[in-house]
Amino acid sequence: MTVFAGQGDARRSMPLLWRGPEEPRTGRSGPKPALSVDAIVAAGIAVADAEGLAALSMRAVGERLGRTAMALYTYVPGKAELLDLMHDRVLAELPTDHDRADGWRAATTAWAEEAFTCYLRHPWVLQISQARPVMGPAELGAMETVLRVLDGAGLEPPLLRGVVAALWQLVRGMARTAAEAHVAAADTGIADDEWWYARSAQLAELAPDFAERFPLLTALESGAAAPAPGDGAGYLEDRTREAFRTGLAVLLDGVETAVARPGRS
Amino acid sequence: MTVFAGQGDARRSMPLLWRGPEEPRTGRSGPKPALSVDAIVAAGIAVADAEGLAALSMRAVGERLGRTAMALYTYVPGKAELLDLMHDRVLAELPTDHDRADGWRAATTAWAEEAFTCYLRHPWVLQISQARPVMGPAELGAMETVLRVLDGAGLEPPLLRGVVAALWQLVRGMARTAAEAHVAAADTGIADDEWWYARSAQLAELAPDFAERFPLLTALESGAAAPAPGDGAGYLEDRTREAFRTGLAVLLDGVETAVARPGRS
DNA sequence: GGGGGATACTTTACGGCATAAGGAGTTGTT
DNA sequence: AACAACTCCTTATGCCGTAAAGTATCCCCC
Repeated sequence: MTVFAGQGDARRSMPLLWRGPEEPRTGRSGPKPALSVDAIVAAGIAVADAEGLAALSMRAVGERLGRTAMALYTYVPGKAELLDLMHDRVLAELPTDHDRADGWRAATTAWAEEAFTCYLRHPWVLQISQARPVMGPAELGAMETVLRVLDGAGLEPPLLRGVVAALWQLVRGMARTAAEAHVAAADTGIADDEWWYARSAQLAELAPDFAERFPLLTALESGAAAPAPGDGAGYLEDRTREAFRTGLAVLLDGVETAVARPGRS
Repeated sequence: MTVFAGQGDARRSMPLLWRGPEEPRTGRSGPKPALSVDAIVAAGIAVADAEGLAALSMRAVGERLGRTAMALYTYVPGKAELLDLMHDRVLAELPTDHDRADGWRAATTAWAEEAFTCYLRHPWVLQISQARPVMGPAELGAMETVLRVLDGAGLEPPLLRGVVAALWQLVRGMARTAAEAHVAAADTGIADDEWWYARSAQLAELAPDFAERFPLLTALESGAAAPAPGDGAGYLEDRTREAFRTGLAVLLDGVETAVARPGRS
C-alpha cells in the first residue's frame, strides 16, 4: 500500500535528464551493455502504468527486462533517480505547440485538457513529489508552453507567476482526483457508483444527524445527478472532469478581469 | 525515501473516524488498555510532523508510546487506517467558523490562508492520496465550511462544485509546493537560495542553450527578485505563498464575473 | 477468594523492499 | 596472452508491515 514521493539526488538526476544523444561508445572495453537508461525508464513506466507506483520495485523493472534488480544500478543511481527520469519522460508527451489563432483563452483551455488526459494516462506521476522540482527538459518545456499559450493575455510577471502556478495546480489536482478514482476502481474491482453507494449507506448509519451537521453539503449533493445504476466505473471520473472544466473556466474569467484591471495583483 | 498514498479499508476506517465518545468500559475483563486510538493517532502525527511520512512506521509510533509495533494493532487495524485517522485529525484543526461580515470574498480568502498554513504545519498530509475520499467528520466539516464561506456569492450548484474543487486544489497544491520546499530545506540542511543557486549553475552547464530554448521562462525568472544572500530558508516558500495569494485572487475575480454573468458554466 | 476467560501486549517469524559488497563472466586494448 | 574495464549476478544487511502464537493482567462469577 505504500507508494511515494521521494526525490532523487538532483546532482545525479540532472546529468541523466539532460544527457545528449548517446555517444557511439568509442574505445571502451567490457561487454556491450544490453540495457540502456532509456530502456530502463521505459520499463519503469510500463510497470507503473500497468501495476501502479506501489508495484514499482527495482526487482519488477529488472524482471521486465530479463535482468536482476542489481543490473539496473549500472545505469541508474537508484530508484529515486529512476523516478525522476520517468517523471520527465511522461511530461515529454505533452504537446509543445498550440494553435493560438483563436486567442489565448482557447489555447490555454486546449493545453489544460491535453495535460489532464496525459496525466490520466500515467496516474502515478501525480503521486510524485513536486518538492524542489527536478527541472528536467520536459518539465521546463511544459512550463515554457504554458507561458507561450498565455502570452497573448498580456499578464505582468507577478500576476503571470500566480496564474501559471494556479493553472498547473488545478490541472494536477483535478487530474489526481480523477485518476485516483479510476485507479481505485480498477484496483478494487468496485465501480464508482457502487463504492459511492456503499459509503453513503455506511455514513448514514454512523452519522444519522448528517443532514443537520452538514446542511450545505447535503443540499449540494442532493442537487447532483445521483449515480444511476450503470453509470459504473466512470462516474466520479466524469464528475471530476466536469468540475475541472468549470474551475478552469472560472480561473480564466479571473484572468480576463485581472488583465482588464491591472491594479490588483 | 518511499512515502505514500495508500488508502485504508474504508469499512474499517469509517467506524473509527466517526466513533463517538469512548464508552466508559462497562463490564469488560482483561488488563486496562494503556493506550487509546487517540493517543496512537497523536503519536503518529508527532512522528510524521517531526520526521516526515517516510519515517512513519508502526515501530516508530509504538516506540514513541513505549510499546512495540504490534501493540498498536489492538487499537487500529493497520497502518493505512491509522493514516486515515491522522489525516482527518489534522483537518480538524481548520476553523469551522468565519466572520462573514466583510463579505464572502474576504471570508474565503481568510479561510484559504488558514488552510494553507495548517497544511504547512503538517506537510505530510499533502502526500496522502485523495482518491475516494475517506469522508471523516473533519474532512466533511471542512467542505461544509468552504460552502458556508462561499455562500454569499450566490453560485449555482454546478458552478459551485467547480469553484469549491478549484479552491481546494489551489490550496492543497500551493501548500504542497511550499511545504516541500520547507521540508527539503530542513532535511538536507541546504537553504532554499543555496539550493536554487546550485541547481541554476548546474543547469547552465548542462543546457548552455537554456535562454534560447526557454525564452519566456528566462524572461519571467530574470524579472523575479533574485534570492539575496540571507533570504535563506524561506525564499522558495515565500515565493510560493505569494503565487498562492495571486492565484487565489484571480480565481475569486473569476467567481465574481461568473456570478455577474450566470450564463457560462 | 479463587478459577476462567477475555483482553493487552510481547516475541518471533516471514516475505518484500532498496541497495552495499564482492565475485564471475565478457570484451576491447596492449 | 595478459590486463583492465565493464556488465551483470549472488549474497547479505537492515529496514518494513503484519501474521501467529505466547504471556501477563485484570474482571466477573461462582
